[in-house]
Amino acid sequence: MDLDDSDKRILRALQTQPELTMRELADVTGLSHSPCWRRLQRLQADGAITPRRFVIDPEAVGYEILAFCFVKISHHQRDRLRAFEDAVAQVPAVMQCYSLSGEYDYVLQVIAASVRDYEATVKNALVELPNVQSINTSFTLKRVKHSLNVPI
Amino acid sequence: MDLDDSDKRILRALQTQPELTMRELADVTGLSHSPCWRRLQRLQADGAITPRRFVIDPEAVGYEILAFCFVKISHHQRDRLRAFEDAVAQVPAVMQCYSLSGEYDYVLQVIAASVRDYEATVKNALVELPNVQSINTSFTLKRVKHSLNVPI
DNA sequence: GAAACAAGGTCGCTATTGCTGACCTTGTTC
DNA sequence: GAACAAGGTCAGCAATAGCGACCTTGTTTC
Repeated sequence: MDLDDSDKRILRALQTQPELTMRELADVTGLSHSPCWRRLQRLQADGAITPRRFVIDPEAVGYEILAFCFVKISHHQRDRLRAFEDAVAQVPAVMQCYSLSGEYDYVLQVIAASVRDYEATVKNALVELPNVQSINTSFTLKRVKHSLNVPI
Repeated sequence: MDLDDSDKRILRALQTQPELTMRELADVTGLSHSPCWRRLQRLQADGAITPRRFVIDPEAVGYEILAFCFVKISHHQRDRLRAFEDAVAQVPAVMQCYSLSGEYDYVLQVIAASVRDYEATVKNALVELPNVQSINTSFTLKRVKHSLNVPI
């Protein structure tokens, strides 16, 4: 997607001042409110930004554990990969999943209320996913940075 | 933080239907609008939810690379760790940073426009961070899941 | 069992806001 | 100079957020 300077100013303002009204957004981006609003619509339609939403902090609602979970799978045929990917996306405790180059096939970011809860999630949900060969967990100790703000 | 059933219903509704108005939110959570609104204020004040905001998709604005970056540091004294953590949090390309148990000290989630851009970020920003001993990159190939919705 | 307290419910209000349409102006491209 | 894209201006309205005041209900405490 191509973003010109006005788009970038809009996106920057949305990130740094999320609570701006549409009129204020137009002001700080140096546009008048109609074209600003048209651009915002376009950015949403293009999928560059999600609908306006509240974001919940997992730590603040009791998820004390965040772990990275490295997965090796058994069979690398396309449809077997699909099976794993479709299934893992359905597990609520999995916040993120990426396929990887290198030693492991996938990395999962998993949240849990406690170590006990984490163990249950791995045992009941993750190792039961189709096509899993092995799972290797690395626990996080501290959240140093967790940002939603993309540099624009 | 303690969440009762009403809080949980509110949080669930906010995640699954981000575009509800306050009145609709009250309806679907089975509260009337005043107490619902009071709870929402409290959840925000307590830090359980961020202010309502647009979230930008890095992929959609041209960040083709997402890499996990495993860092070992040289000195583990408390103030040396602080120095690294404070500095890494300032790097815009670093979306997430967690300290880890095990072989590596930190994992960073880094975005870049291209492999070339990634290389520049590592060279100019990451290896120059204080107290870094080594950096080990694992590139992601595909985003399988990336959710902001915490199971509630 | 009376008092105190917490939480929800009801009602009402207003300035703000999102969202839109119509139309004009400017600048650039062909 | 014609055509087109993008921004600007103006106007408007219904919906909305954001309260505040007060009542009701249920639970806990003494």
